Amino acid sequence: MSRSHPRVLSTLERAGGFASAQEVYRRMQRDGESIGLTTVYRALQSLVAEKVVDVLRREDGEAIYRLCGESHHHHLVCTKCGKTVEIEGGAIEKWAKTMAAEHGFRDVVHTAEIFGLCTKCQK
Amino acid sequence: MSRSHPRVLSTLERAGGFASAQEVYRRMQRDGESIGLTTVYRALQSLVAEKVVDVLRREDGEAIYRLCGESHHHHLVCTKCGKTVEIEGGAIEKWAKTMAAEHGFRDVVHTAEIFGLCTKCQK
DNA sequence: TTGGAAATGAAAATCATTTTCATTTCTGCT
DNA sequence: AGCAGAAATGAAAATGATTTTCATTTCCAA
Ligand SMILES: [Zn+2]
Ligand SMILES: [Zn+2]
Ligand SMILES: [Zn+2]
Ligand SMILES: [Zn+2]
Repeated sequence: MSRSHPRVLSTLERAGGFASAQEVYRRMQRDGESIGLTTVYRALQSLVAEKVVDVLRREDGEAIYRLCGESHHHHLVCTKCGKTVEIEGGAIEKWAKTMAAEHGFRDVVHTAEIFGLCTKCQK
Repeated sequence: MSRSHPRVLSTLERAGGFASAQEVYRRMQRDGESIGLTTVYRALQSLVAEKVVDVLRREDGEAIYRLCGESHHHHLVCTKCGKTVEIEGGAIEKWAKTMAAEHGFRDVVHTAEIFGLCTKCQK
């Protein structure tokens, strides 16, 4: 429904890295921008739908957003510190295609993410 | 802290694959087991702490649990009729392992699902 | 200008999860 | 057995993110 919301987008950009809807909202308030929390949520949803931003989950389940390149990719996420690495998914792309074909599915999309402990967080 | 709760554990086992706390609770109710939702949450927390189960997040943020070491599979889901096919994930397992190693991540788990239109639902 | 569509946001509703706290069950000891 | 303190339990309330509702405002094309 809604269009890419320029103020929310630029706030997310300015934040650098990941930010939750609540954080984007707080930041906009702090910067004196007038906006409602509902609108922030809606704007982020739209941006995700438009594939302008990525959405992931913190360990506590809160959704976090970040500007994302247009290329399709997957993530390797540290479950402790949240460090995220964009990884190459050639094998996945192939796997998805093969599996879909094997079972006669068409117009497929897929999700794939890896979670674990990054180098620093392994004790 | 609580000990590994045998009834919750066996329920999760019986569920096969991932299940949320709410689902484990509902299943136990359905099966006539007397238990409180709070206890289910606490039991799952303990099991996670003891590394007996893995915890991940669904797309909507709900936490889902799975017995560690339990063989898992992936799904090919029809977005129209809901038909679901369990698929072989060999390529994914390998990919996840490789990517994790490449970036120094340890104790990794992963999610991967394919969505599309099944044979019947393609017009 | 104007009427309907889209956007907005405050307030209420949802819903998973956590916290509180009173009660029950368990455990070790005499 | 009887008892005290510790641990477990679960109903109810609290929390907190996210969604929904809905009345109001802003847009925009005709
Ligand atoms: Zn880390
Ligand atoms: Zn991919
Ligand atoms: Zn179908
Ligand atoms: Zn797998």
